[in-house]
Amino acid sequence: MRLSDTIEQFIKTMLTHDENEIELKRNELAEYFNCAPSQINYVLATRFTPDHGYLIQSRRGGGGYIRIFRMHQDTGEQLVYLLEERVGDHITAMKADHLITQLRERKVLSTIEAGMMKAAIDESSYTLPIHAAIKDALRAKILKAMLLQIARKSNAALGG
Amino acid sequence: MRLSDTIEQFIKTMLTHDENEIELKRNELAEYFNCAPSQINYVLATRFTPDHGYLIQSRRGGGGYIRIFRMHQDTGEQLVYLLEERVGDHITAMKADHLITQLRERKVLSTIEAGMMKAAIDESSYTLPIHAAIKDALRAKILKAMLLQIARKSNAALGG
DNA sequence: ATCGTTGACTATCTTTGACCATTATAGTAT
DNA sequence: ATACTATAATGGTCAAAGATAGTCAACGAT
Repeated sequence: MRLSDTIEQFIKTMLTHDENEIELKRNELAEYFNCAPSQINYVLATRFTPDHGYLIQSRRGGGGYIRIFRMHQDTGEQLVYLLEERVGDHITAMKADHLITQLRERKVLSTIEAGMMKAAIDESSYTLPIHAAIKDALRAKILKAMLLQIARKSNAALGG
Repeated sequence: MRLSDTIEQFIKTMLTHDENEIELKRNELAEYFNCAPSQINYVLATRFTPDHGYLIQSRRGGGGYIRIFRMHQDTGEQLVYLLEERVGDHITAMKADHLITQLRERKVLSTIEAGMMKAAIDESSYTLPIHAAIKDALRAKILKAMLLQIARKSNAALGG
């Protein structure tokens, strides 16, 4: 098992148990996992970015800390907002993947739905002679169309 | 017996014994068979494609892996038929729409899943400067990838 | 011809360590 | 007390090294 995954899980468990916000000491955590302190930064930089739905605040010096906030859960209406802010006219496979993972973790999508969406945006489906910018534009359109579909169904279910 | 056939059999045996999903290390396998690591890629590319009813996920770097997913036997056969005969390398939005409707009627897909798939293949998402043939190729790839996901996750009986 | 095999080169992901930046606190001079 | 300084206590950055997997073109085998 990768150390970074272990640390990621550890942090996510803390966030689940406690609240939407945790504070930790970089050096303590590094010592706990017996690794270089910068490993903690690596995990944060690769798995707790805004794209993943997290915010980080930190402070150096005596009494320093790292705070991790999980961004607020998106409601159905915010989903539409998401479409413009997070997807827009172009989106890379990686960013789309992060967004879908986030929606899955927040139970906006079922496992199957998330899997389907990831399949639909995965770069391996786009190995065709198309310029990268066009691919990203296409991905954005398809992703939005699918999300809109989800939003409609959700609303329909709520509305009766 | 050709090495590639031996490796193919080895992997299929693993999939039979264990589960419908295995994880392996490219370099370990290559060493076990005393061959070039890229030989493993060759086997995967020629015998474990989506058209054969398999899904591959992989990751590079430390702790990297190759995961292979296989459909249930029955599901797999029907899926291969669907992927090859009904989808193929190119599919128009209209034909794809018909296929999805059929799968929905046979309850292979839920309403939401069918809606998502239709959204993902609808022509309105493809209004970009891409040649029609490329669009149909792309649609085929995306549709296949989504169908494989459905088959993998739900073990749904795909009608034939 | 087509399929199989290899190896050189490339791409990606992880882990570490040296060096940098910031903040708090204790010590010292006035 | 106040100002200044030194030191300790943190966290941040970045580049290098390590660990995997992917690609592709050339060569070999059937």
